[in-house]
This record gives sequence, C-alpha cells and structure tokens, in this order.
Amino acid sequence: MPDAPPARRAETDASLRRVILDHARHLLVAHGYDALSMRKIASSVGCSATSIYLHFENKDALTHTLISEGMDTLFAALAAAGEGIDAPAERLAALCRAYVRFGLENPEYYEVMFQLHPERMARYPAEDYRRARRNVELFGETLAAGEAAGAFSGPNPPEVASAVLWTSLHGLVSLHLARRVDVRLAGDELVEAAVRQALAAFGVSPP
Amino acid sequence: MPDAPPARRAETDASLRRVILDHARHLLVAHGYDALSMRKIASSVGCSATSIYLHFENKDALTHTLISEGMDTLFAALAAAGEGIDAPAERLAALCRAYVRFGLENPEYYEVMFQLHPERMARYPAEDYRRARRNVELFGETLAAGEAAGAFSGPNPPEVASAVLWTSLHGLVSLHLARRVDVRLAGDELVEAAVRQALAAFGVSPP
Amino acid sequence: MPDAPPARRAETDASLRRVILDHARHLLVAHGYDALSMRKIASSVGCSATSIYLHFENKDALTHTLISEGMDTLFAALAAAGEGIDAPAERLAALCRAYVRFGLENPEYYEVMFQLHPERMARYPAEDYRRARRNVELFGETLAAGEAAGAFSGPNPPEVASAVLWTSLHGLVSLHLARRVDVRLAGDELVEAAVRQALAAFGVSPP
Amino acid sequence: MPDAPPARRAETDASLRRVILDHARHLLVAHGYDALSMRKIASSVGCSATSIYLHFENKDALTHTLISEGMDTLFAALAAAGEGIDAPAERLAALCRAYVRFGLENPEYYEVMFQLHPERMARYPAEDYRRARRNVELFGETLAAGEAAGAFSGPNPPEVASAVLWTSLHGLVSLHLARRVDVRLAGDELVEAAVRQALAAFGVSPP
DNA sequence: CATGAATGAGCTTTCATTCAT
DNA sequence: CATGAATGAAAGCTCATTCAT
Repeated sequence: MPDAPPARRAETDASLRRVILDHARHLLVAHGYDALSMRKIASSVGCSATSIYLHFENKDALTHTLISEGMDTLFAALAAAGEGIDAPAERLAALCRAYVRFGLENPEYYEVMFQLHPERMARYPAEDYRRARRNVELFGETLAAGEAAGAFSGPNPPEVASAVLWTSLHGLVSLHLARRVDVRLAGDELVEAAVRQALAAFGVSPP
Repeated sequence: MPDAPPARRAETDASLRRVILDHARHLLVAHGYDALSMRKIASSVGCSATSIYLHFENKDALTHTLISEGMDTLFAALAAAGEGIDAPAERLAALCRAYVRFGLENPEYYEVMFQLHPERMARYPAEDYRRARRNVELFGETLAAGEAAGAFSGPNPPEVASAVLWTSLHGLVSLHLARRVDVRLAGDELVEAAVRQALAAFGVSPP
Repeated sequence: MPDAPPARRAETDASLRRVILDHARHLLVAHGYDALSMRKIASSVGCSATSIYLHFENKDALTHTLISEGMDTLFAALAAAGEGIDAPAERLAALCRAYVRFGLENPEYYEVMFQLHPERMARYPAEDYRRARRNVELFGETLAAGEAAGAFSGPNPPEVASAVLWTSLHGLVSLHLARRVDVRLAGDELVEAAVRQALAAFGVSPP
Repeated sequence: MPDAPPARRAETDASLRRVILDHARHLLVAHGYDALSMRKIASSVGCSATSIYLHFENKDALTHTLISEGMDTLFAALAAAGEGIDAPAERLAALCRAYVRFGLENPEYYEVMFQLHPERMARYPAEDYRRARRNVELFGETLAAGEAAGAFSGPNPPEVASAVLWTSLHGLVSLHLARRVDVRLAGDELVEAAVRQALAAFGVSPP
C-alpha cells in the first residue's frame, strides 16, 4: 500500500480533508485502531479536533472513508499483480499472493476493512460493499476465464468459488494478524502452502 | 451451543462466577470485545462491578476463561461430529461442517477465541494455545489417516494442510460473522460450497 | 500570604487555570495531598474533571505548578524580610522568622513544597529543585556574610550550616502543621525560642 | 527497630491481633503507608480481611496502635542509646544520633508516627500524645541535668529547649525522607553537622 | 474554515467496610 | 473467633462530541 508519509500539513493547503485522511491512515497502520482517536488524529495533523468535524460527520464517517480508500488500494494492488499475466493459474496465484501480502503488510488497515462488525459502527453505505465486492470479482473473473479456457475445474461455479477462495485467503490473513497460527508454521511458507492448496481445489498445481 | 438468554441472576446459588461468564459472553456477541466493560457486565448481571473482581483477577483473566471454555466446547463439538465416521472424506467433511457451525452458532465465543489480538490483552497462558492446537490437530489427524489410507492426496504435508484448511474455514466464519459476505451467497449453501472446495484440494468430492 | 476564600468561579474570565490552582491549594490544606483528587478539585471549582486536563497535563503537573508557585512566594517573602537589614544577626533572625511564618500561614503550599515524597509523584523537573535551593541559599549567603564580618562563628561551614538551619526550621513548621507539638508550648513563643536557639549555635544572641 | 520477621501465622495461635500488628508494621516499613490496606495486611497474615475487624475497630485504630508501638520502640532506642553515658554532652549527642537513626532506618514508620495530620484520621487518643512526649522529655531530662551540672548553657529553659531540639532533629529526618536535602550534603556527614550545630546552641562542641 | 473551551459518559481497578453465616 | 461474598465510593484518565466565537 503506497503510503505517502503524512505531510506536516499546510504545504499547499491541500484540502485539510485529504491531510486528515492521510494522517488517520498512517496512525491506523502504525499504531492500530485504538490509537485512532479524533484527538490523536488532530494532534498528528496539527489542527484542532473540532476541525475534523468540519470534514467528517463523525468518527464512523471518517472510518468509512478510510475503508473505502483501503478497498481501492487493495483493488489497485490486485489489478497490478494480475496485469500482464495471461496464464490463468499463474494469474490466480499472483492474485492470491497479492491479497495476502496486502493484509500482512497493512495489518491494522486490513482489520478495519474486514473485521469491523457493521453493527458496531453506524451502518455504512452500500457503496462500501460494492467496493469490497469488486475485489472478490477480480478473483471471479480470473476463475471464469480459466474455466472457459479449460484450465480450471472446480466443484463450484465461478462466482461461488471466488467467494470461497476469498474467505480462505481472508482466514489466513486474519489468523496471522491475530497471531493464532502455530509459530512453527507461520510465515511465507504457509502462505505458499495456502496458495497451493487453494489452487489444487481447481485441479491446478502451481510451481 | 444454543444459549439460554441470560437469566436475571441467582436462580439457584449458581455461583456468580458462572453467571458473570454467561452475561459476558452475551454482551460480547452483542457489542464486541472493545465494548465489553466490567461495568456493563456487572450491570447486566445485576451485581456491582467490584464483585466481578472477587471471581476474576481482572478483565484479562475473565477473557482467558471465556477463551478456554470456548476451546473446550469447540473440541467437544468436533470430537462428537467425527465420532463413528470412518470414511476419511466424510469424516473430514463432518469436521469442517462442525467447525463452521460452531463458529456461526457461538459468535460470542468465536470472537474472543480467534479474533482477539494478543497485544490487546495480557498474554494468555501457553495452556490455552495448546488447547487451541488440539482443535487443529483433529483436522491433521484425519488428514494424515486419510492420506495413509490413500484416500487423500494434497499438495502439502498433513500438518501444514490442516493448518491451511483451518484458516480457510476460519475465514468463512469470520467474514460471515462480520457480515462481509455477499448476502446473495451467504448461508448454508456457501458453507457447503466451501467444504466442497476445501476437500477438492485433497482430490476428494464429497456427496 | 493570607488567602481569599475560593470564589465561586468565573468572576472575571480569570482563566480557569488560576481558579483551579486556588481551589486545589485550599483543598490541600483542608484534606491533605492524598485526598486531593481531580474530581474533588473539579467539583469545588464547579467545572468538570475533564476540564482540568485542558489546563494541566495530569495531576503531577498540577502539583508541580503548586510547588513552583510556593517556592516563588517563599522566596519573595524571604527576600522582603531580609531587605534593608544589614546587621547579620538581625538579618538571619528575620529570615528565620519569615520562613516559619510562611510555613504556618501557607500550610497548603508548605505540604506540597516540602513534605511530598518524590516517589509519590512524577519526578519533578530539575528547575524546581533549583528554585527550592535558592531559598536555602538565601540563608547561606547571610551566614557567609556574617561569618566574613566576624559576627558568626559556628561549628560548620556556611553551606552546611545553612542546610542544617533550614532543616531545623522545617522541623518546627512541619510539627506545628501536624499538630504534634505540645499545646502548652506551641505558638509564637516557641518560634522565638527556636530562632534564639538556632542563632545561639552561631554564637549570637538576638534581642 | 528490632523487627521480628512476620511469622507465617499460626505457630502457636499467638493472638491474631499480635500477628496482624507485626505484619502491618512490616508492610508499613517495607512498602509504605500506601501499601497498608486492610486487604493487603490480611493476605500477608493469611487471614481474611474481615478478621482484622474483630481485633481493630477500623484502619485508624490499627494505625493508632502502630503509632503507639512505634513511640515505644523509639523510646527504647533512645533509652538504650543514652544508657551508661554520663557526660551530658556525649549523652545528648548520643540521643540525637539515635533519634535520627531511628527515623532514617524506618522511614515509613517515622512518617506515620510524626507526619500524619490528626485531622486527617480519626482523632486519636491523648495517650498517644503522652507517649510521644516521653521521647521529648528524654531530651529535656538530659538537658536539665547538663544545665544543673553547668555543662550546658542555652538561651531557653530546658523544657522549651528540648522541644526545639526535637523539632530540629525532626526537620532533618523529615527532609531526608522527602529527599529534599541537597544530594551533595545528604548523608551521615549532614547528620553529624546537625548534631554539632544543635549542641553548639548549648555552648558545647562535641568531638 | 477553524478553533479553544468545555463536558458527560465511560474506562479498569482498589479501597474500607458490612452482613449473613 | 472467623469467613466469603458483596458493595458504594472513589481514584486518574481518555473519549467523541458540541457550542460560542
């Protein structure tokens, strides 16, 4: 996730809104969701806490925006990872690795994006769901293409298979982040094993 | 484990400790761990916050107890599900279904068991880790047995494969609980699809 | 420094900070440092506890401020007392009396200034120590001057003698404030006796 | 202060009251007055907190008892120090040193004995005052004897002089305990200087 | 567009004490 | 004589949010 170092504010006056988001994201990635208090964001940005409310209705709204941006960033990462790779199996493997890498490299961000229960914060807009879905669809498209080309053959139709694939990748990331996987296994090796296993479900064995 | 709604206390003398745990669990599923406060537990139970400290050293100790209980319950559920099923594929499928069912039916346990970051609570004792591992090992043993019997053939050795299998099941549960899966897919159908796909990785197609 | 009774706030806009300090001082003398809580200060002032944190980083910071103010006030009192008195013995006696008077009249300051264990609050900045030392040095300078002029002759070099002198005055104040001196003795008479005795150590008998 | 190591209880059943006092004193000396909570005493003794209330009306009563015992211990230490020394000056010096030593060696105890404001705990019985006075009187007697023998000549009558002497020693102890004396001076050297200076007030220069 | 001042609600934990047994 | 269970009050502190300017 390309993370612009939070500018100390005011260079241009580049829309306080933008600056707030950058600092918030930075705090999130660096110190976790708990450290994401309005006050702390404000003091990091160098403005008053009150000012944040001029740009975001409340903390939930700010969080929603962060999530949306995260989804976009993830989408960009996935798209970039798949680009130029034509072979379906390799393309799928590349998508999987990129997804997991994003999660492991942006732990706190990932958590906010995928582990915050909607009931526990103000209901957030359908738009966010759609954005999240785009990421899954990327998997689905690759699966469908692969299947069409006869490269894949799994027990489920592509749009279901891609959802399942996504949940399994998410599980890997999520347990890694919660440090719940056996330390003797955790690491790149496990990621590769997971990718292998995921692809094996489609009758494919990647290198 | 379907939960009786938290009774208004004192029924028998049923050890306040037990009552506290039950209410804590219910609050947990309703509002999440971050919102779980000693005060709220107390007021839900109908006792003073101080009283909780008579039964638990602190909030972490209470949490640890919940985790341990959850792990035991899960273990019992898995063991019961696998019992009497000899065919490896069916046995594995039964384990998978039982795991997911446990997660979906005990969201309150599931969250503390697998989604809490160790950094956010006092490191919990090694014993708990061992308990958690027992559950994963159950998968591993079935996989190893199936592989020995020639029923399975996956790209990874059993102890790795079982960890990966677990993470994928966890992903399913986790995203379901966070209501992040496409509503058009979510439900038993997706669970079955996930089981199919997971087993397909071992060259098996369950009924 | 005779204190106006804490006014019910807001008179002018008189900076809440100032008002907080005044109330804190009064609570201090009334109930002691241990009983001095942010909440009590707040409710005495008539503001919320949170508001105090807008003006002081924490309780220690507030305490440090009180100490510093006290040290300054004491210094002013001592300086004023010694001013214009040239005869070393009289000057020294004046300093002693001023010191004791300050202690007895400002018990609220005195306690934080000299009776708080550093372990019980955050180490306060070196600056405060220097301030405290200024007060003792005032005694030292007078002693040195008197010795140079042949007016004094004690068993210890001036910088030691002044420290000892200070401790003895402090003992008098401290026990008075704790109401530990025999009621039949306590009072101005004892103060005078103490001054006499302190000066006698330097071979001087004041009027 | 001879401090019997707090017996782990129950040897004989040596009056729980006695055992409680020993443990309380021990906690006091070892961990300070703040650590002297009923609960902590109880858990140190190995009995229930409630049990303490069978032997002491409340915490103040326990504290009072502790103070009284402290006064007795101090008295014993002073008496022992003076015993066998006939020369008034040496005897007085010995008393002073013993007093200061007691204070420095039992900081927390000393504090409770002499720095607790009577207004801040339940009024304690006149008996305690009398006990404290005995200690001062020890100084007074020595002073009177020395004066009668022509060894001393101070500006104040003995009963006043002894009170003043005491306050000055107390000041030394008190500021030491609060770590308010210049570190470059603090220590045995300062104690000796204080003794010298105190005695100089009586026209005496001890070795 | 921005802020300083203010607040009520909330947090975990410890305390001295009481009451029924 | 002794206890386990329970409690109300209090501590220091942080939070998201609002309001007048």
